[in-house]
Amino acid sequence: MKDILEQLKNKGYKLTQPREKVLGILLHNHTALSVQDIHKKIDSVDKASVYRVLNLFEELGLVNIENFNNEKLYCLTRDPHHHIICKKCGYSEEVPCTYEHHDFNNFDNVQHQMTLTGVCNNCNK
Amino acid sequence: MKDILEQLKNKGYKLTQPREKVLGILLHNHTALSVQDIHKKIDSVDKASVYRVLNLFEELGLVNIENFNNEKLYCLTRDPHHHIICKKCGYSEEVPCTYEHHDFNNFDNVQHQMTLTGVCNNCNK
DNA sequence: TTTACTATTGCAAATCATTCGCAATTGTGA
DNA sequence: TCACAATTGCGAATGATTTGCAATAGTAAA
Ligand SMILES: [Mn+2]
Ligand SMILES: [Mn+2]
Ligand SMILES: [Zn+2]
Ligand SMILES: [Zn+2]
Repeated sequence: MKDILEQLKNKGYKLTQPREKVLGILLHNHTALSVQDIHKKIDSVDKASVYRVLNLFEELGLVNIENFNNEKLYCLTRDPHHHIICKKCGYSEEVPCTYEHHDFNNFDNVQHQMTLTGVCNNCNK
Repeated sequence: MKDILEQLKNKGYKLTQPREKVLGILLHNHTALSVQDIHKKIDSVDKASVYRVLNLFEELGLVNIENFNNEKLYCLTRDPHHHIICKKCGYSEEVPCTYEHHDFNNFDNVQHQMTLTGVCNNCNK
């Protein structure tokens, strides 16, 4: 927590309520959270600000993003990992990243985002 | 082409103009196309119908989907592959899929979707 | 071929996620 | 404490995707 807040400050960003609160939620959750999920947990912060904070975190490489059902899901970048999401109920778990980057012809600065989907055993009757 | 059309018919789906035209475009393109991309190439078909056709193709497992800039990109499922997309200009290339599925704890019917992003050498000055 | 029936389409309106403009507020360093 | 720029909240705009419904077009049987 302090780590990342220091990091923000050193780069010239202010330490604001929205930034601290969103960060707090990401720290206490290892699941993939949508903007709406995050916003529900802090109605003191406007949804537009949640978007702005997450966009900043993305620029700074603090979060990784996955897509599911036409919305972005956010999770702090700790050890490289992805998520497996139940397509019936939305339940998600972390999955360590095993992807090894090749040398891509003519592309620089390559990143990847992966989402696994399936049916959790709860939803499997 | 005939292959897939037969397949549709055998499952009880009608062989309609929108379905044939969208399929035609997907067959002639190995890049990842958005609904808007596809729609531009066939203004004789309403955009809502393009969405419906692609949703059907998705259900039937005919296409794989990636996300980029808040929109879905579609490509026919031929050999398993993904795309690497230039985040500056949108140019994309195919990349063979090398991902090996593990055994996921409690999940069945696991699928994955991956998108690579980077900067193409054209955009690299 | 023609008919009859239903799936599918086009169109316009509705949804839903995400972004934006702008005036009011807040964090920071002096 | 002050001054000023960065950031927020709010409401409106945007853009992708979905939906309701009446009109249309495949299909299979007559
Ligand atoms: Mn996680
Ligand atoms: Mn392709
Ligand atoms: Zn489930
Ligand atoms: Zn490029």
